[in-house]
Amino acid sequence: MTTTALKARKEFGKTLASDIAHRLRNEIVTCQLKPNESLKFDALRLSFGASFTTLREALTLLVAEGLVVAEEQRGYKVAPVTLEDLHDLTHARILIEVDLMRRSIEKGDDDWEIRVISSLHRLARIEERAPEDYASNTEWKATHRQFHEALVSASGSPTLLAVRNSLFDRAERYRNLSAMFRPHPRDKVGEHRALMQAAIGRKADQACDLIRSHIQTTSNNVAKYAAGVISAG
Amino acid sequence: MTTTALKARKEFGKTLASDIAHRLRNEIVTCQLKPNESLKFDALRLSFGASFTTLREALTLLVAEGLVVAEEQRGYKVAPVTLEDLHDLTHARILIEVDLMRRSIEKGDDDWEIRVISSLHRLARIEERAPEDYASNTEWKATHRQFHEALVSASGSPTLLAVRNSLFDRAERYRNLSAMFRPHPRDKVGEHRALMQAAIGRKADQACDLIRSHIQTTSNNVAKYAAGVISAG
DNA sequence: ATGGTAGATATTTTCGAAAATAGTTGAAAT
DNA sequence: ATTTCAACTATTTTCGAAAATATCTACCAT
Repeated sequence: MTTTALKARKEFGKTLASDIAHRLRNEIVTCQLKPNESLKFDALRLSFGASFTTLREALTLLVAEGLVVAEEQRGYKVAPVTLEDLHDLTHARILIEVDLMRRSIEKGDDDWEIRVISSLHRLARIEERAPEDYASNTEWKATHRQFHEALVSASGSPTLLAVRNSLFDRAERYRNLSAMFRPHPRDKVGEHRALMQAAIGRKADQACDLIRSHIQTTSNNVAKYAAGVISAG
Repeated sequence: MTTTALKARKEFGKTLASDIAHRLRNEIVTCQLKPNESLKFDALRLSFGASFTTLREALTLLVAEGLVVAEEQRGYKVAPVTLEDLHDLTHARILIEVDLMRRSIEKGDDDWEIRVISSLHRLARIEERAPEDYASNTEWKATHRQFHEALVSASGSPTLLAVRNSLFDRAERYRNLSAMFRPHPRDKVGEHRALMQAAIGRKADQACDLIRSHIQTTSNNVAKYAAGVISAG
């Protein structure tokens, strides 16, 4: 009853499988589990303390999100990273995020404005406290995610929002990868503030242009700094 | 050794779970399994002849595709159909399909043209043979799917194509639902032919307009004829 | 040496039982 | 009649063993 190290423990989701999916997702996005790394059941069982079938269910979830690939009868592995995939991903993100942004600006109410403003404020504070390496800060990453989520949260499109979330995770993995090699993070606080102002000011065209170039330049930076570790595709 | 009725049999995918997902998907899309119907494991085990965990994996897959919803600790059920969901779905489909169409027209090579032309030809032949009720014809449905898939198949975007496929399934369920109540299917052969001609003729703007209105009017028809069986949302 | 095959090993996939959780029924108390 | 709570039933969720499949190794034939 006292051994908790190997025993699976629920923290997040209600079921063990969704909880393990959550933890696995995190390890993949942060590249603790490296691209192409094969996910053997014995090893996973050891580190997550769950049984074959529970792990299998968690992996199935991540396959659907594009973070894991299944080679039938030959197991699972962490999805590879390639330049081609990065381009594909970036294109899809821009298409969807721009649409969500425009409709969020149309429909956003007072609560939406508050969510956007307060998450940006929190983000700025974190950057003030640790101006050097905020991009590798776990708290910054979570808040950064919340800010972008807040921007599109009034769009009223559950389907596209769900897709957007998967794509955001996949993109964050690439960002983390490039952060390992990039000397210093570029100053993003300005971009985020401009985004907030355009959104709250209901300047839809401007906000869409900003989000488009925000995603595009981030992707370009990843391609530049992570080129070494990304396979040719 | 001779009893095959209850024994699970692989037909499609390599693993039993993906095969069962395929069969379940089909039953949901064709509304043999009705919206909101609860998917109890005992019943599924009986009709699919697989064990709890295998079924669970298949269901997890379908949850990711939006055809099944999971209520944690309280089982699975067929995703509900609502007017709100139909609108959301239609919006997402137009956004994605238009983008894929434009890029397919840009990049499409000779093989692409052949795929588009031959699938349209097959579709027209089926409609000739059974002009009355082709829309409830299984072969027509499969060919119709292939035609639309062919149109966007040269886009070179695995991510958006995967999303498109899920959305197509979800939309087909609504189409099947409305077909139960619609007196006679409207004549679609003209629309499909125009779509083909615009695509092959590399008239991108025109093709995008056509696909947009094709999806939109289909959705409007569904809303009109299936309003009775679709919950208010 | 090379290519192929049989046996042995490693790994994934599937199963049905056991544990955990939700839902239901019915008796006792107010 | 209504509420409460406890025992019971129904159902989902998790487990580890067993079956199926792939991979590796050693040996033989060419």
